Amino acid sequence: MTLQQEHRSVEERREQLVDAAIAVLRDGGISAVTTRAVTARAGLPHGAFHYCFASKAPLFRAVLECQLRTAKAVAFAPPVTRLDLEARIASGLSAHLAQTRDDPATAFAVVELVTYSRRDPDLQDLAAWEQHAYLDAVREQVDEWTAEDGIRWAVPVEHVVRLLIATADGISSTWLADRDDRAAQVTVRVAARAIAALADGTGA
Amino acid sequence: MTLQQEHRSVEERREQLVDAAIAVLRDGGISAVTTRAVTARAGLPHGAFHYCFASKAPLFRAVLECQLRTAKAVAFAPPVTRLDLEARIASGLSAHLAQTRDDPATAFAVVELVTYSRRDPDLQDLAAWEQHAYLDAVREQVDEWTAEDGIRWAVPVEHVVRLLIATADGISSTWLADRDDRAAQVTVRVAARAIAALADGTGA
DNA sequence: GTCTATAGCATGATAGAC
DNA sequence: GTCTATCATGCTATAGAC
Repeated sequence: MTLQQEHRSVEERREQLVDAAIAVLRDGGISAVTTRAVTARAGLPHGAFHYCFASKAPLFRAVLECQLRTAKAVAFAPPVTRLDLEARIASGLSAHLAQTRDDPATAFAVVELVTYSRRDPDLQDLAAWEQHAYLDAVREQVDEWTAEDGIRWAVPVEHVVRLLIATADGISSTWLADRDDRAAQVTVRVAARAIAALADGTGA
Repeated sequence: MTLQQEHRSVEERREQLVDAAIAVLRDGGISAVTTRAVTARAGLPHGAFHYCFASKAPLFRAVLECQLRTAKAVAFAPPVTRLDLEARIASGLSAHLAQTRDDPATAFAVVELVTYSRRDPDLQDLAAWEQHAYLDAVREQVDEWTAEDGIRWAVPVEHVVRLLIATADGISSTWLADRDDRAAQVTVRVAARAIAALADGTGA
């Protein structure tokens, strides 16, 4: 009497395993993500793993794709109402920080996974692709501000975008380490002030 | 006939193992750092491990202490000759970046280890301590500039320091991901310009 | 597709001769 | 202190019944 599991499409099973993998990753870190732990968390027998994924690498790939898509879509998003440049930048940096602060466990887990993926030859392309996509997304946002408010940057927009990303990453990762809300908040404001000063002043 | 190893003090053995652990970590990442790999790399039998370290945690602690001490001592160091504020900041950011660029493998390995240490209850204090020590070191540097050049910041020095660290971290970690020298260089200059604008202008 | 069982190997840690 | 041998465990992946 072997109490068969209900039949599901492979695609559905995969999602189930990806969700379970994220949960395991959040709770125990990258080293806790074993095929056994993932299947157990998903409520599936261990054997289920290998007819959904050929090995661990495709699973990690699926997890990263899923996380990076959803996570990065939100960042720097809110063009909300009309704001001056400094407030716009602060709001963008805050949005990025908020993503980390709202769910630190997941944010940290993603950092772990990205770090891991840089070691795995099968996953290296993902991290690179993600970075490129992110750069494009932020540039698009900044271009929007620039056009909308008639801002003239004293340096090429590309440079502003890179600085914004580096700053946002630095602030979020610092917060992830010290969990100091007020310090992060202050850094956001100071950074926004500094970066806004790179514009010629027409829009501010 | 068991070809005994020469006798060494435990302290010496420990150093030997720490060095080997760093080498293994650089080459293969955190998951490659096993007691066996470390002892093999050190040219010691596996059994040697456990009369030098009670378990893996003390080894990792020793490695982190060693790395963070040497690595962080250099950062933001060169007060060199008289420079204007913007050049000072650029030089500080460059020094931080150079550390990563001169030995990316080690820099990345340290990132991996710090990330790992945040999961291990036995090592969490280390990461926190390191961050605090780093903040103090940078503040000391900035205080020096400030006094020497008679700079008046438009915001508290503490905030400038935090922004500097977040920015330096962001720039280095971006470079670590894309290895784009020119982009990083440019970001350093742009960041320096932006941050220098936070001073009231007396020193520039 | 689904599941059990197991092969085959690597791990951290220890026991105990020297 | 030093080293060999081994234990107990956990891992990925696969074989094969259903």
